[in-house]
Amino acid sequence: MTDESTPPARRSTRGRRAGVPDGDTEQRILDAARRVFVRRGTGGARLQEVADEAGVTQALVLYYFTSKDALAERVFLDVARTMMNALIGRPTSFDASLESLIEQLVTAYIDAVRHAPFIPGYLLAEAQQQPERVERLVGQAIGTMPSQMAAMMLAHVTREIERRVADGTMRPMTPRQLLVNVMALTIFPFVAQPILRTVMGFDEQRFSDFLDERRRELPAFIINALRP
Amino acid sequence: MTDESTPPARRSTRGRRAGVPDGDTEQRILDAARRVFVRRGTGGARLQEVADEAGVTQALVLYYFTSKDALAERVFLDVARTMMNALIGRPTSFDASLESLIEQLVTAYIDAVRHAPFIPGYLLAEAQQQPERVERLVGQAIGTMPSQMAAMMLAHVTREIERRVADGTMRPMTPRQLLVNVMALTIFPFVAQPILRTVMGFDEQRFSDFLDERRRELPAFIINALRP
DNA sequence: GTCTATAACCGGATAGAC
DNA sequence: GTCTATCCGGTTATAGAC
Repeated sequence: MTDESTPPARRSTRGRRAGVPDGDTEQRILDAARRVFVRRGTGGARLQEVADEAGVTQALVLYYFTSKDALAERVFLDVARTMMNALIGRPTSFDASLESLIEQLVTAYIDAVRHAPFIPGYLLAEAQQQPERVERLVGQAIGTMPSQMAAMMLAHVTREIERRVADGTMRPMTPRQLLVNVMALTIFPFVAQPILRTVMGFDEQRFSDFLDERRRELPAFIINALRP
Repeated sequence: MTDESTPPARRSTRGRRAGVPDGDTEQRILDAARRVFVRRGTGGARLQEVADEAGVTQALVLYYFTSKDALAERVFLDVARTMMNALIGRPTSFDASLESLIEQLVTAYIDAVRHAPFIPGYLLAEAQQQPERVERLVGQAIGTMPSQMAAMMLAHVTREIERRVADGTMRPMTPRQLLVNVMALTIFPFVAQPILRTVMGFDEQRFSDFLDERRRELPAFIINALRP
């Protein structure tokens, strides 16, 4: 998070926080862009705000990334990839039992977004308004490591389900529906956070408690639903 | 939907589709605004597009609604209220058994948004970026009929849960978590539609089949998860 | 590479005629 | 009530100095 609540005030000359290198300029701009785009949405993001947060001028942002649209694309791909890795990049996740797999997915996801709660909403909104970005993302991902792991995981889940349905220890359900259910139950509270908090009258702390409770109980809820 | 794919071309004078009254102008503008705001998001919406779709000039849009922000607020409240009514406005819904209540909620919701799939995403994104709008909405709703029905429903669900937990026919679960689960499972597929479709490689028809399957199986999934 | 200055472009808002 | 014309502000994008 790097306390970058830098006020609009321009800084004397190059380098914020004199002497702290803090990565090369391009990276600093990209980091700032990620924060700004995620919190404002692509449409609401302003290059000036990105520049301020990176400690450079707005012109320099375009020097490195040529156009707002190009920067938006870059940020989207970056954020989406980071998220994917956080979810399926963990080593142990894809040869475990169905139960522990579900538990791992749920807890990994909640932990990943808990302190960056705008990310799911950003990704979903962006996907809604720029579906081609999703297609490019998926297209590029094909064959890469995370994508192969996801495919293996899906295959594993499918086998597990078939086995259990066959021996009568699970209700019939397609892997697709199960995975969408898992995603829905974990992701939705973040996307709906502002509405839920208002309707329930929760402050940040109580909502956080609510998420803790969920993190604890969700795996059991799901696994329970699978019994025949 | 009213085939309003009107091209930017200006029409001769007043009234599109000569002779068709089609409701008064203000209403036509509001309808157009609802479509445009929902599909583009508030930030991405352009008054010119609203005007084109309503068959009037951009100036007239502002004549009726004074500012884009005012129009945005009006549209948000409108859409949110419509959605609420579709969900909890049905007469039978709040004295039924827990099972049939869940089934009614799920199917009513899926049927309501099925042919306007951008609505959930619009509402959630808007709530994220303008939380005060949600607060005003909730504030205004207090005491109204739909809000009273919602309160009754919540009370009913709470009683039902307590009864069942007490006699051992249900796992302990707070009504809050249950309701969030129901919402998550029904709403999420719509919000995530572009991503899901791309990742699964579904065209519109197959996605529609996927939703049918969900509509059929989701109630059982949820009810099943409640068993002790 | 980085800045300052400014052009070019929208989009929302206003004025005023009909 | 409705239109045309125009203003004004903000935002992206470019030119050019250092």
